[in-house]
Amino acid sequence: MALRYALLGLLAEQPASGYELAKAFEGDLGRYAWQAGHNRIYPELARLVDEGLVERAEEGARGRRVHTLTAAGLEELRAWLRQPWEGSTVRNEGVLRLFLLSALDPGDARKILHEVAARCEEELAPLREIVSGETPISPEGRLELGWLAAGYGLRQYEASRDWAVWALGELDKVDRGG
Amino acid sequence: MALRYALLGLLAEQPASGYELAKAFEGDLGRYAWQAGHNRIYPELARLVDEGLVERAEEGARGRRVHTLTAAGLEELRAWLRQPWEGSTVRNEGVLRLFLLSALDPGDARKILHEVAARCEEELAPLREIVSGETPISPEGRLELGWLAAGYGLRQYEASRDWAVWALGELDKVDRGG
DNA sequence: AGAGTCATGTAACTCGTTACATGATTTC
DNA sequence: GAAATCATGTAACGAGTTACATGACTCT
Repeated sequence: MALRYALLGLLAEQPASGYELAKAFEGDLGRYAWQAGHNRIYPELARLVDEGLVERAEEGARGRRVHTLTAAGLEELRAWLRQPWEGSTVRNEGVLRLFLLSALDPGDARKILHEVAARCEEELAPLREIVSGETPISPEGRLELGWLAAGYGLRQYEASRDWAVWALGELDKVDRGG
Repeated sequence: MALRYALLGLLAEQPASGYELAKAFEGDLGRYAWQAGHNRIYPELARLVDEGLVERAEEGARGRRVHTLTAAGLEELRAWLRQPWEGSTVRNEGVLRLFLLSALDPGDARKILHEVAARCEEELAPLREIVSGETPISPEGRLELGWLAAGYGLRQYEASRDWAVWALGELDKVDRGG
């Protein structure tokens, strides 16, 4: 179901072709929230068109077909967003790896935690730059998805870095204790 | 592939039945990292046994079968953890919703952001309690998965709460601007 | 002319969820 | 004796990935 709403949400920002939607998932959206390839997007778009949530323009150059959100589509998206959201599933292989790290011997675990902290620090710089700039407001007076995502990513990476540093400290306690 | 390593990781902590592994996914592991039901776990366990990564004891009370990690299984898990991890996919419906929030009108968006901040705050209290207690070290001198997860969750919820508060501030800017 | 990118699609497969199905032990 | 929990499995379906396949336009 999530892909469906991700597509509606992207089209709420601006009309787009399937190809462009696939590109959007390669950015911040795919990084923190949801991913999908073109092969999954095209069939789902067709379904949304069938249901009248999305309108498909005629083929343009190179067979490009621009999709636009309909009023019904916007309402469907909004109804989903307003609905209370409990029990949503999380799948994050990176976090899984972090949790299982103590299966390594302390030396290896320590090395990886240092790498994690360093990588987070690298990711932070460009995000800081984006977020410290001016707030981008769309013509319709809405915040851009990419801006919201950058703000989220910034705090997310800071949290992960802090966790790695904390975990290193806890590992030291284990060493002193044993 | 991730489920495979999640199971190996759980069994690295302690031997368990399929039922117990399924329970483990209902805790912090399933909350932040990966989820699976018993129906997916049993077939995967059978495969791990076939490959010699896990050993299965005879049936005990109520048909319970305890699974233990073999030396080969531990090595498989460690090899995966040591390997550089790029491009791991993230799927988080909650974060997706946050990003799409600007499709709502500002009043609704603001209401939901307040709810998000409040819920994060609720989740923080019990995590703070866990993390501020003593560091639990297993007999083999390893940190407990639940402890690592609690520390991660703590920083995660703080980050999400801070993001929601920031997003509220940005929404105010939009209002003043338009 | 050839490489790269834009652009759309299908087929086979893997992974995960919901629903179905069964039986043993414990607790009240 | 009934209800709850422990414990294991299968079947059908839905969601997502990899690989396959094609063609138009642009830039050098």
